[in-house]
Amino acid sequence: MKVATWNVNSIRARRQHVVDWLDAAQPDVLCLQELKVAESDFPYEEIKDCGYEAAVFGQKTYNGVAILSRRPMSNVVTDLGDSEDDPQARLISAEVDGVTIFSAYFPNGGEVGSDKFEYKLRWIRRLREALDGRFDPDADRVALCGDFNVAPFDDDIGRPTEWRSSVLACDAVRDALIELASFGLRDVFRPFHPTGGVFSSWDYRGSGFERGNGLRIDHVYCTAKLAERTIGAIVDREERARNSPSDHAPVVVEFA
DNA sequence: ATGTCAGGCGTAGCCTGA
Repeated sequence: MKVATWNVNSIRARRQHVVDWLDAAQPDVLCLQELKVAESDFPYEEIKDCGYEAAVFGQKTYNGVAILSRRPMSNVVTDLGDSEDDPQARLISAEVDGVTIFSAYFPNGGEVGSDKFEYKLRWIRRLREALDGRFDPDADRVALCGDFNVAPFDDDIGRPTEWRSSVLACDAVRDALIELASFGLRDVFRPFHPTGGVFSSWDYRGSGFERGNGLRIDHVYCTAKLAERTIGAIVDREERARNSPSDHAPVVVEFA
């Protein structure tokens, strides 16, 4: 089973990229983030023509997440299940072949110390509580995929001096991710790239891709039963090198 | 910090968010 996650930075701007990528990469599941469209504007027909069902949680202009799957999806959930009134479309989950797949777009966080930053930390805590309420980490197969907007280690950022104190790599967000993962989730990508320096996102500004100044912030975190079946994990850098790319490249994980 | 994008509004070019 091949599962991928990709922040496409607008499904309308990247529609043809997604279609071409599905045809070439043939994943079983593709999690998308930053659709930037209401559900009514999602290109369901083109995706269906590629052979995929789509579960979509859209929002005009901002955020928006989806799960595309070749196999039937069930139990689609589009919220954190708590009492907070939150209009931001950042999370969707669905069951495919007994595995619960999440497509998550974690808040960016703006600037350290800002309201957006506090929202980011709180959102990650809320996600942990949602997992606690829904799953048994020892028994259930769960894959949390998406743009986490957190680079876990210093070798997950191209220029540590530039990024280390930012909302994407500071201690507070790394600690929040550790606390989230302590539910019973493992980063299944990193063991295949033990020396680091493999990025999934490069800022458009300052020619980040051309200068090797990227970040690994797109992740697949799995419960043990699924994690132990991981047989490969790559970033499709070629997609980032195409014309008019998203600032993120697809991250692809394969399970036995 | 920013040699960049994308969408909204509204129909040019500024604003927001990332």
